[in-house]
Amino acid sequence: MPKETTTKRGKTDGKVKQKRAKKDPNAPKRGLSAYMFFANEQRENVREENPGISFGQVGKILGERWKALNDKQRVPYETKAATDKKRYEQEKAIYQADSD
DNA sequence: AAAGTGATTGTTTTG
DNA sequence: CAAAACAATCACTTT
Repeated sequence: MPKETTTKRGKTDGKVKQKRAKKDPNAPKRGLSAYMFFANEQRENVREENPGISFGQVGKILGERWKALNDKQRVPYETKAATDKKRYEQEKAIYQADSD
């Protein structure tokens, strides 16, 4: 099993995986994640409820809110994430086709 | 086949 | 413009 759960995902060391260069020809960047969609809506809300806070704060608060919701509440976000994933599926397919 | 690894995604705010 | 905290992901890779 890789690292326990969250916190410093990828990377076996601790080096922040700061956007690596693409190793593939077309590099079909995967799809977005539920958090991306959730943040898209909460970002406005969080910032409004926390006027005058720093970047790290809003970021953290956003994360707390995320899980603060019930799995059912994040459903719409997961749904979008799944939909976005499909988008990637297309790229991937093309990427494979082109690669070949 | 199973396990793991890496790469990626988007937001916020500030200098 | 880029960077960190925040979370998910999950397709591809390797054994």
